[in-house]
Amino acid sequence: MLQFQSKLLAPTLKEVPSDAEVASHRLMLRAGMIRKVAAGIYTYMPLGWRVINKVATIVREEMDRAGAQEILMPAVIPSHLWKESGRWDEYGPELLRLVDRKGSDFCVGPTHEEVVTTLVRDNVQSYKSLPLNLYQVQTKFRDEVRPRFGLMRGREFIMKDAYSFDLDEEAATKSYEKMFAAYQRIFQRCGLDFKPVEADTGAIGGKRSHEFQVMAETGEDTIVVCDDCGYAANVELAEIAAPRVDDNASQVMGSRAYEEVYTGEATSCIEVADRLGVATRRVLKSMLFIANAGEDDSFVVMALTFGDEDVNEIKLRKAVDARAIRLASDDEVLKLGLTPGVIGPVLCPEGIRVVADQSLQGARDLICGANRKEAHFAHVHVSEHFVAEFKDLRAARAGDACGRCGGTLSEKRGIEVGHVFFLGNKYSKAMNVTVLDPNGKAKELVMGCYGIGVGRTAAAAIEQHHDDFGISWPWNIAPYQVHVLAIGKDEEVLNEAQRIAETLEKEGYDILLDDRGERPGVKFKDADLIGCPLRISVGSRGLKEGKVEVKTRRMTKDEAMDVNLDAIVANVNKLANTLRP
RNA sequence: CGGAGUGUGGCGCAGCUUGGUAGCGCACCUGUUUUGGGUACAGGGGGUCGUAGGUUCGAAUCCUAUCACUCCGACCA
Repeated sequence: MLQFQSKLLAPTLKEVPSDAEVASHRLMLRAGMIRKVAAGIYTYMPLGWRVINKVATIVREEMDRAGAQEILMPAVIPSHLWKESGRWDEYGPELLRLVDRKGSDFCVGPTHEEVVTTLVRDNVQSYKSLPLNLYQVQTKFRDEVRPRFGLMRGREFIMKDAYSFDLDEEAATKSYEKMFAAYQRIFQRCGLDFKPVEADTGAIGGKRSHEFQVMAETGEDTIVVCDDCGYAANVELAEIAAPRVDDNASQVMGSRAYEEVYTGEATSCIEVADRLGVATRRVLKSMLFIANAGEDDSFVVMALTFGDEDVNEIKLRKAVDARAIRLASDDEVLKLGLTPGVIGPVLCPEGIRVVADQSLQGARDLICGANRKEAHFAHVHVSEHFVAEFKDLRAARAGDACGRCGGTLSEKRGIEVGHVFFLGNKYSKAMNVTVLDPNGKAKELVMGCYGIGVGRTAAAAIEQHHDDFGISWPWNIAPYQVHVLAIGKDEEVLNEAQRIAETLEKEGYDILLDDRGERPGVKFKDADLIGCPLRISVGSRGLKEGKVEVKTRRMTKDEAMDVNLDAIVANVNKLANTLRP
């Protein structure tokens, strides 16, 4: 492919809209790759669309190689499918709902479990059709509370989603592993530094899940990695082994009785600590949660941590084995006979399950809410003045002990570009998807689902590969691999540049030829901004000696090489090989 | 949903306090100039000042409502 830049719609900008905060968003706007149409909604212009397609092509090749089949489901989905799975009511305001002229409800698909499950239910009857893996590359819509960072967190976005169907858990595990391996290859080919990490299954549900995180400072996710055993997980569920060595070691052995102290308006741990003149860590943080709210098996949980730490709701949910959990409202707290703001485990009403972070085991001389207005208890000893289960409730931090090997955890920031879920039979059960097994018995299928944010992958590549001047695309996803610049308006220069471009095109490269009537400075700046991996500058000065300048995007000006006209192809081939991942 | 803020040509902004019929830079078009890192000069096109109502002789400017967008937080595939 050879593109004349004079005909390319790629309006580059010197100035950027002030709301572009991260590199990928800023550079995509400046390089003329995307334009915003509404909050979190973008038009992909030619350069941006080429990148998206290059990523999508890699994804398709690897999905096909892993035995998946491409389909395309509708973007607009009738509500009855979502009512059948129960998610019409569960999903919340992120689901964009529409009404058609007849008054029927629809939604714009944020994910397609319902549609694909129905498809399989109606069209697959025998175990002989399994394993089955269907995928699509499609525009999705999630009405995000706060879209930001351009393609990184849009409301409308392009996603590859795949769904696997198997007869039993063992086969489904194989499908999961196949996708896991395909994902490794995909992100490798995209030239990314990434890490698969263990993750929470969230609203989608399921038993096992990994996120593929691209390492970048601007990432919205925090992950922890064990320096010793390589355990990597999202902080939201990363396991911590032993309690941190805590400052209770030097505590004074106080009296065996706790006493009530007046604390006035102070309710938060920090306020209470300030008022009493002690460290925040000496105050016990007590939070009340409702588990499985609205269900028959709902129950109340009081979660405890040191005052300078926070309860991780995902860990708490798992610790008490609940499907869902949320903070209790003030009204609910009152109904239980407690006082909002001064909740505490001492003299706590019956029927509340008290769960403490494991680091609290044996902690003494703490301050906790007295369940009475303006009062706290002091000199409270854990396990003496109240009883609690000890669980891992606190979000992992750098320096914590690894839950697998006891090594040291460190924190990193990541961009989630892919997610694989082992779903089990949640959807096949809700939507009654069965096939006949070899014995002629109906069996519920075991499912997996697998997503890749295509636009987000492109954005992540920029976060990882850019400098002050612009983007520096990884070879396989660059809009064009070689940028040929005709320096000057010389007819001869232009002709020679075009000849070189055509030659390289025949060699199979994607070429962008800057044939515009711009000054050299403009062309160099734009080339740096657009970020093609290889650049060939053709100017009258060099042509006099039969030479052109060849450089990679990552070389400095001084490292650029003068290359004889007849050696260009060989040189480009050689450099290309060093640039491929 | 809570807090803060902003809407003026494609982009970045000034003008608003103290009402008088809209301006600058970038980009775009024309010409001259320049030609290896965003050249210089001259000329030009483009804006119902988010929208609706109100006050006023007169509103970008003051008032009310409304919409949109952004930031911080809460929330979250």
